[in-house]
Amino acid sequence: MGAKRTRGQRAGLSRERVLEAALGLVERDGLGALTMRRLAAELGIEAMSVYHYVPNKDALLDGLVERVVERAVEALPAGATWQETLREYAMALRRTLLAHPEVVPLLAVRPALTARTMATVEATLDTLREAGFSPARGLRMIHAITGLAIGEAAVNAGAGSDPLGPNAVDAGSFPLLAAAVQEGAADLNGRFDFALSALLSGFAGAAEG
Amino acid sequence: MGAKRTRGQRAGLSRERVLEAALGLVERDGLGALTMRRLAAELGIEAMSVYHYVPNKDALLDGLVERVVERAVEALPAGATWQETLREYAMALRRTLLAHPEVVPLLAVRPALTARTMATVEATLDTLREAGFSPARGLRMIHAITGLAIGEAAVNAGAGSDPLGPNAVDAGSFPLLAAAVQEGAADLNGRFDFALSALLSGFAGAAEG
DNA sequence: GGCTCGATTCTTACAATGTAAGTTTTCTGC
DNA sequence: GCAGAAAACTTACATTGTAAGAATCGAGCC
Repeated sequence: MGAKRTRGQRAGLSRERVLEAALGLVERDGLGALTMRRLAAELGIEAMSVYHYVPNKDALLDGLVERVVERAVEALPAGATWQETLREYAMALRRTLLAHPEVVPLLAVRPALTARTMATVEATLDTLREAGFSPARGLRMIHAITGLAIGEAAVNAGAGSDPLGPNAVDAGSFPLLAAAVQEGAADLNGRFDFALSALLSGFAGAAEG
Repeated sequence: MGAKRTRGQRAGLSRERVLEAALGLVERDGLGALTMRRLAAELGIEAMSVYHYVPNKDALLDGLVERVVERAVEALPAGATWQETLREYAMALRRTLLAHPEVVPLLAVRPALTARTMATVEATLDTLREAGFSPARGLRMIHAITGLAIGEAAVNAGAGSDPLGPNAVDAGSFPLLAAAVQEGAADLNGRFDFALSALLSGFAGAAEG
């Protein structure tokens, strides 16, 4: 909500602030609420003025993805061991996606590999090389971890972040599933930890790729 | 494109055929081409008539996801070993999602756990129990594999199924990444195989969950 | 001061979309 | 032949993205 201005008066905007407002709008009211008119209102301008900062709505969505993913991945310190480095990367990525569940469906449509994320990949590859992994092997490890984090975030976002509650499963029809859920196996954090640990220990032991 | 009829004449439709036509339209012309009017035209009826088979567009999209996922997961034979069972499940899921890349972004917004998919989960849990895994442990394994498959499919869909071609990376700025790509580490199938194998071998060795 | 020019903002307009409301036709069972 | 449900249609409207162009402002130069 910008201050009142008369026609033509500057609102002091920038692409950055437009993206920021868009992200805020999406977080508050959902992806469906992101319309050019509403976004403009949020910024205190008219709909068409948004087009001075963004060529069209698709580019706006691209900008959202870029902003979220880059923020997730930038400035990751190399951990003490390669396991810690990868674990930190995975958790940071998932944490960010869970904090912005609305952009996850966008991710599945836009490539997220920008120059800045490439830099992080390169740095991580270096850490892995020092641990004795070839670049090819390292890249596959990073791919696997990235896929896991994104998939887990997608499933969470799809489940509305409130997955199988203890009594959501009919114990008569699906006894094993019900028992597993009762034991807390569907807990979001726990199950991601489990998957991540399994993948990391699999990296250590798997055949050379 | 149904045959020409006069007003009120039956077109012989059903929810099934509507979903089928919608899926065909999406595959052919993309998600953006799926409008009620175009879908209706495809079926040889008027837009509003579609609402006799589907309450609204959101339900239509739900139906697409349901249809694709159920088809992916139904009737999976239990493999000889639990590894084979899980691998088959993962590959079937990914294969289907790659065949229908347009529904992947939808997946990230709608829960895909219907009664029919629950039955598959239950059956897989049974296979895993025979191999000595508790239901809780088994469910986590299934979750991990599902997340990996969906994530990998999402990344592929995002990259437009044509990921890092050999010369897409600047070898000057990112030498390790470029070398890895040159060696074929970005190959889609190879990298999924790698991740899947790592995860499976991690399941065998990881601490009890 | 006044003038010009580019940057920013606004106004108006339009085609496309989802769908509400109500109408007409056809088919089925009596 | 008739009643009523089922299936299709017509019309209408609010909302959306965005094209085209006009209006206003601020800065630099005279």
